[in-house]
Amino acid sequence: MTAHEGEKILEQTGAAIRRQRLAEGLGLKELARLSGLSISALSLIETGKRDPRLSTLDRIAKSLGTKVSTFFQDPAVDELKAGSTGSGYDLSEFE
Amino acid sequence: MTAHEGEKILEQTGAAIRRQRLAEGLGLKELARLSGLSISALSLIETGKRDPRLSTLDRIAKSLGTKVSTFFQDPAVDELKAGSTGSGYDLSEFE
DNA sequence: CGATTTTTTATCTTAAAGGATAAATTCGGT
DNA sequence: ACCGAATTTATCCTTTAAGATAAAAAATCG
Repeated sequence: MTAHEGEKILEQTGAAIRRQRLAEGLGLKELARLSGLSISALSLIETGKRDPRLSTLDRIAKSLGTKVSTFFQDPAVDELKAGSTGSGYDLSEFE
Repeated sequence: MTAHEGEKILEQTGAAIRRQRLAEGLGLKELARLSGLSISALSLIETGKRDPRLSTLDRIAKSLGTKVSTFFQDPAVDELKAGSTGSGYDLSEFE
């Protein structure tokens, strides 16, 4: 990461990971044990201060019993979950 | 990545990136110019031989006019879209 | 086929991820 | 406020992502 790039996505993804972890009532220590990552690495990732590798995100996701995709808040998924309108989901357009 | 971990997700994500790039009729050269990544880095990522950072995935996604989440084909979403039985995936973990 | 273009692979260098550890800070509970 | 637990931050070390470049291999086209 070169100073400012990817800032938002690091923070957003870190926050999503933290939400999921807390939702499962886990501490960093437990997640560290489950994922094999260090507590400090997890802390940095969750606070958006580190730029994790894809395999790292995958290890975290698997440890939390979820998939990497859930860390990227996808409005379409929320709509689907809510059993929404049912009308066409246009997944080909983004913002 | 330590030998075998995250193997599948690297290949799957790389393939998704390649699909999206080709769908837009771009070559590695063009995507390299758009994203600021080198052609070799993109080739390695698309063929699942490199473990990209989150910010790298984000740069690629933005260059392709999409979001990182689209690189993770979410079976749950596909099933929901198709209105399937949902056999196999537990969506309650997303509530 | 031969020539051009695209993609892959290799090598080298720099910067950053991630582990280990410890210290500092913050948060809860009593 | 105190104490203990959880989290953050810092330092040191090893590994690896990513840039640059070149060369090899594949695909595309005449």
